[in-house]
Amino acid sequence: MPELPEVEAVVKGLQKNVIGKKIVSLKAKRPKIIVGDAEQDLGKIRNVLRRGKYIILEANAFIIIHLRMTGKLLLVDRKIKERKYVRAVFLFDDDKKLLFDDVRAFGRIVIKQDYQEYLPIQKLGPEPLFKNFNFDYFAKKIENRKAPIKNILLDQTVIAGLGNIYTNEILHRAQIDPRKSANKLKKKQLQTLISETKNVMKEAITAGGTTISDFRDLSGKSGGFQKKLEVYQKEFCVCGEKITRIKQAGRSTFFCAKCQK
DNA sequence: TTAATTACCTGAGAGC
DNA sequence: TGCTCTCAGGTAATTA
Repeated sequence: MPELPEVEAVVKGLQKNVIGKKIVSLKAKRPKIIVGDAEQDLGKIRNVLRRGKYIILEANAFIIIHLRMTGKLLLVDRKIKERKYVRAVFLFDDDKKLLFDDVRAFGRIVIKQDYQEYLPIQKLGPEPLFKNFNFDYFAKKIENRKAPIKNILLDQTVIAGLGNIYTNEILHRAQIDPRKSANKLKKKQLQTLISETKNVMKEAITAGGTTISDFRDLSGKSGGFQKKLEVYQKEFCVCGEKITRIKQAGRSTFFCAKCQK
């Protein structure tokens, strides 16, 4: 499931391989996958950006892609036969095509004249690795939030790009109980949480993301961060304690009741 | 305003 | 073998 580091790996691949290519056509293979006018002359891809978990292709219009759960972008030869989970196809003016492959069909492609007019992007919080994600910002943002800190970290309007895997890992490294109300965190815990968020993101980006079952980069390669996971889908903590598994915000939370307070 | 729940999706695996 | 049920989770919409 692509979170910020996985999306970053895809964006780097796109920057290297599709900038300068002209989009001849963009076709959806099933309804509702593409939102906006895909019939217009999209022209050449001038740049590829990332904001949170959104991939943004800058051409004559902005093509905003969200991979959601199982989405993948694969750059292949035009003659390659597409498997049944390909939901949309970008044809280029050379011998390549870009496949939007998504088993669960949750992913979306949105076309806008300006990506900044797209409301979900407007509402995104700061990037975790930017300077504006800092103690002052975060403390103010959560001062009245009673929801569990895990849920707050998943809130894209508070911080952009975190998903279930990394929030589990970040809270374990920061030794914070995921059930703890956000406004009950002590100053020191908040500082640790911010620095571990940045550390985990940096390490995961360097490793090319995390592959649990689906994630692949542009060339179909897996990430490497899954080897560094300490709690997500684990039986035991490094301290020897059995990992506790609960449900929060409809998702599985893994934590060590001994290390995380 | 905030928090919690549900719909959207389909493959994998468990249980019968 | 084949059926049903549950689970995986990011986001938007809905409800409390």
